[in-house]
Amino acid sequence: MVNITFPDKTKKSFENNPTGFDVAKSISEGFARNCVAMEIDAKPADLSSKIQHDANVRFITTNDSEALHILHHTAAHVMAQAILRLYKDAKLTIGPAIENGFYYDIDMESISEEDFSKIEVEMKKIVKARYPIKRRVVSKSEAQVLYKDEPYKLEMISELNGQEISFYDQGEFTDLCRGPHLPDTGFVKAFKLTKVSGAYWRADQNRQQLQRLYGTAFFSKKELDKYLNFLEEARKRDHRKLGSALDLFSFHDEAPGMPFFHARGMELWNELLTYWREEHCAAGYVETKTPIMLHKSLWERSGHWENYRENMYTTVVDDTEYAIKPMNCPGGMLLYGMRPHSYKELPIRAAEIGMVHRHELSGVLSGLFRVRAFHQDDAHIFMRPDQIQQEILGILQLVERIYSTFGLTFHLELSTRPDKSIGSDQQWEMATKGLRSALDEYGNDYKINEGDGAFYGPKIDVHIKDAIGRTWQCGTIQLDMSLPERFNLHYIGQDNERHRPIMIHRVIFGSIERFFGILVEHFAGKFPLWLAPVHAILLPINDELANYASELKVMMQKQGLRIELDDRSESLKKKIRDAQLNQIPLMLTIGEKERENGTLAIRTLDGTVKYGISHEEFFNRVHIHVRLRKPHLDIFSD
RNA sequence: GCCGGCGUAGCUCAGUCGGUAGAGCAGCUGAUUCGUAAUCAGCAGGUCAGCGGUUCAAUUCCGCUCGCCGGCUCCA
Repeated sequence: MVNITFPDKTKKSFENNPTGFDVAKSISEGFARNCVAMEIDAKPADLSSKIQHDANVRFITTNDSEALHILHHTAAHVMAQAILRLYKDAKLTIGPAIENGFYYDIDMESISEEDFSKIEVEMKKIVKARYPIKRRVVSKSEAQVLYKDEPYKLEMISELNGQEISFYDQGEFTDLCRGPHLPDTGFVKAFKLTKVSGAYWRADQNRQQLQRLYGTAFFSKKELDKYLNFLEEARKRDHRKLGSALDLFSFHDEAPGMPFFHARGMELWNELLTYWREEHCAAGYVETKTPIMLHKSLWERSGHWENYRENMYTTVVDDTEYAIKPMNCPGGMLLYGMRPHSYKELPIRAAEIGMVHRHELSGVLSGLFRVRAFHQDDAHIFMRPDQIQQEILGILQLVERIYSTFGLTFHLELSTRPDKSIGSDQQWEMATKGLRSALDEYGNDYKINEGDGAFYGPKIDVHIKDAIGRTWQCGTIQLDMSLPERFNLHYIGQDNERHRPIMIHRVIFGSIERFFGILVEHFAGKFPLWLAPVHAILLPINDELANYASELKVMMQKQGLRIELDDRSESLKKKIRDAQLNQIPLMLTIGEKERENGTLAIRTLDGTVKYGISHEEFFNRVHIHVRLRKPHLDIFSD
């Protein structure tokens, strides 16, 4: 007799030891059909598991988010089964569920995406067969016998100490796995293999190169299609495509990983930084600038020479070694250290738009998202210990103001002391407490990543969410207990003694190049007016009106508009189409009526046209939109 | 850096089972003068990424180099 308690506190008693499936069916047949797994006393289990003793049981149905994770894991097994059928010599390693899908690392001949369809066909057969998925527990020695020809699995088993060792069987296939899994392979209704790449066994370059096959799966075709549409939408927004289509930036073989910004890209860039400077000025920051290239001794002192040298560009001048800065902080330390400081001056908030170079591996470069030369919107804040909470709170408020201007939402994550770290327990406690209390005072929820901090201090990371729901880590606020020590920085306290200042590094955009790329994708190239490289374009409907349009252009330039004129002998339709493809927010068609009445006809990117707008109204609306940095494009809404 | 894929006109792409290339768009010239997403015609445009090898002949086959794309963090 076992007594089962459900999440809603209702109870049910069963004779013998029922399986999860028995219990689910006792609720209703329909419910049981939707169940994929369960939790017994908060531990995940298969529906086929027997409930041995009184327990709290929660069923996981296809509506629960965990169900997808289980589905992914089962789909990985289905894929592995299909591959073993098709490639006899393949040796399985690991195959976890990941965000948005799953992968399996397999030691096998190299395959390409062209091989996907035949694997998918085999997977479909396995799904259709609806093989029941059964769990069995074996001893370590039994497992070793079972896997005598599977070197990778043997290695994994040898690392399992104390845990129960379980296998999952479906048809002729069996795999070492913790589970849980779906009741049968028939649940894997909608799946797709997405990519293949190389990966190393145990992520170690010196070990066997494996094939990593990625896939995704859903409980219905509809959800799969939705996900594939999302990928398609992301592809359309790709900043590398839009960057060249909209003439914003480019890359050249002569400087791999180092972007060139075009005139139009620079309009956006400069707007971004003008805004950034306004906000920082208002928040009490000063701006500094330090050299790009500094003497080796500085990098030895900062610790970069020892820890970061592989990523640094170096050069020898007059027999002396220099390094191009990969970070701005050591230069910032020199500025602080050049004269004594009083406790009354603190906090000092020294911002720096610093250009840094980092020699990233060639294979990781990716558009503006991963580059070798970029600018950080850095700031180094020097303060007294009693100012930590207030300063962090101030940064969080600044972060919120800036991101919201772009219509970006964000969440915060706190990373605490890692195993390998410098500084005393007391310092860490004070620093972490400072961050934590600032976060608490700020009020929004935050996630804690235990042990994920930098070796020199705890940090808060800011993750933004873009228009199609993707998240990006941009901002970071890091307490640094190392550099002030290394550079022997101090301030004179009220007690007339020397004290070590607390230092934080923080960025909000992070890499300006990367943030630029994120904005391109976030807005899909349709920038709000204040950021748009070109505000408006004049489109005379015939050549005779070109002169008048040209006068308007000069007049509008004087009003501070970024204005262009399309006076080609093309049809109006053609000019509109081209302006539309260039994502120019405002198209001003100039015809006879506009000249006679001195008004404007304004077409916006959504295709709507407003006639008879006075010049005055047009300028007012544009100026208000630009000045208030409205995040939407429609100048006729407020 | 490693694995796999790719590199043909400014862009998107076709093509050559080895006999030195073709379309659309963009550009230029001319005609057209147009009221809200492509007017028409003509012209021009290429060391087929670079270097080397095989061959009577290489853009094509082979090797190397460079660059780009997808991965290389997710742990049975």
